[in-house]
Amino acid sequence: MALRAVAAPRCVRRFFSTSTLPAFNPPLPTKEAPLQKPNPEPNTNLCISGLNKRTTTSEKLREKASEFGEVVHAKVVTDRVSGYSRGFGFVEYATLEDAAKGIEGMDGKFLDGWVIFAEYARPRAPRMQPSGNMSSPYGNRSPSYHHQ
DNA sequence: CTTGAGCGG
Repeated sequence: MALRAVAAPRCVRRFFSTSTLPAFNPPLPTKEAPLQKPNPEPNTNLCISGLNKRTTTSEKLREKASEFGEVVHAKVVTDRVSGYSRGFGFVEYATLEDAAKGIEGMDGKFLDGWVIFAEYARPRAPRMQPSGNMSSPYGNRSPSYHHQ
């Protein structure tokens, strides 16, 4: 029970094939495949992919996500050096259940004419949580190293 | 920098 409808393992799913293949059998009808972890553990942080690379739908994403639950924070990831959107964003819900509803609600849906995918986000890369002030590059105590 | 398969400060 509690299995997702169209939730594919990880994020590798394909559109409807326009060309009808002769007969493509699945890997193996075995019970379980020792491939990779099905889905990450539940988290209030959601990763939304499938955004238009030429459009910053940060507010749309937030509006869309707020329909399923209370969105604490929503942001579209854009390249810091280039300034262009990378085509995906993050949505943080107030609670885990809202995050689940957000995934179930936005995952596989269309946004800006493109399919978007929602999944639990992993702990982002380091280099975040700046103390806001670094005067001493040498004798800096870096009190912000205590992440989470 | 007008197009994808991806995890940001």
